[in-house]
Amino acid sequence: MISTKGDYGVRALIDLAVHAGEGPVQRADIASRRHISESYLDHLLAQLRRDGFIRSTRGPGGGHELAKPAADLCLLHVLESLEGSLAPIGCVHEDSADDEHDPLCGQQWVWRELYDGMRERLAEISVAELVEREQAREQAIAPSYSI
Amino acid sequence: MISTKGDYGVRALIDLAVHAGEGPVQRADIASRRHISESYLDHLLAQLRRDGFIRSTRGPGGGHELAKPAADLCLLHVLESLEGSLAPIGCVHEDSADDEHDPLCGQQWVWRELYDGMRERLAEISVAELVEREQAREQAIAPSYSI
DNA sequence: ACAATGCTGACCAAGTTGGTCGAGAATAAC
DNA sequence: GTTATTCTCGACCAACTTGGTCAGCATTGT
Ligand code: FES
Ligand code: FES
Repeated sequence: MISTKGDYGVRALIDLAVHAGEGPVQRADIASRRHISESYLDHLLAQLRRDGFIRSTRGPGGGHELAKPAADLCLLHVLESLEGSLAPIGCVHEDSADDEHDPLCGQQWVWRELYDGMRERLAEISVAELVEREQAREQAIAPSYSI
Repeated sequence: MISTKGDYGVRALIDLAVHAGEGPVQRADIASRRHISESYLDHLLAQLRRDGFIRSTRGPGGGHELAKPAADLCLLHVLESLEGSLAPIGCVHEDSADDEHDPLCGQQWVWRELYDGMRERLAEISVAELVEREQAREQAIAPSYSI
């Protein structure tokens, strides 16, 4: 359901969010920090740029930056950009919202219900929240600096 | 996430549940009623039999039957039998339940949360409920018999 | 001019999906 | 015990997806 496209793409956005305000971040840095193949990451960044999540600049000192505050990037839009539809099964899409009951299959309502719930939850989670949790976890693991 | 294996397999179980108590149901009947390739259905029934959801008998008059009441067949077990793990992403499995925080990726908690929720919901839905809903829908569509 | 950096599309190996096919095994009916 | 019926099992297949790699081009700072 979620391939490395979505996973790596979100990792990249987290990285950009962490280093926001420090000027453009280069793909090589993202790739090495987040353990992603550099040339594969290219394609993911291209997709994120096409959909307006990041801004890129070429030439020396170039790189990538978030186009919006991390708090305004919700996981739902990001993942749908990277993965296409997140539908758990082919016959369910987000625009088949209402009571359009397909008479073919008696289990469609299950997937529609689960899909709607998932999309709702993903829309609530922002990249900023992911960064917060990551940093909170890092502090919990290594509090040795405060000795 | 859910391929035709799971979809067709559940359709077949619904069919068996509808015709429960009428003796063994032949795969050709299931296939034609539920629009499934007959020889493909073979493999799905084999898997369902291996995991004890159905019972099969050979020879003339043979066929397949539910091994348990439809109310005791929950969608979670059936789908995990047919599809393998339903995890939305590779690094999340059902037995990584507790606080085993993988330090690699800052979004694992999202998938863990969604996955747990999904499994909980699927465990609540039985094949019997699918049959009920299907029949309720059929009556809603064609109430013309009561004229 | 040149070096650094991003952009793009072609290409590729491995795995998954959604089947098909054919040989065989069990069993009921005759 | 022969035959027709039905399930069983494994091999095989074409198309597609995944997770990349690579070469070449475009842009820009120095
Ligand atoms: S065809 Fe969509 S749920 Fe079965
Ligand atoms: S590696 Fe599992 S969520 Fe990123």
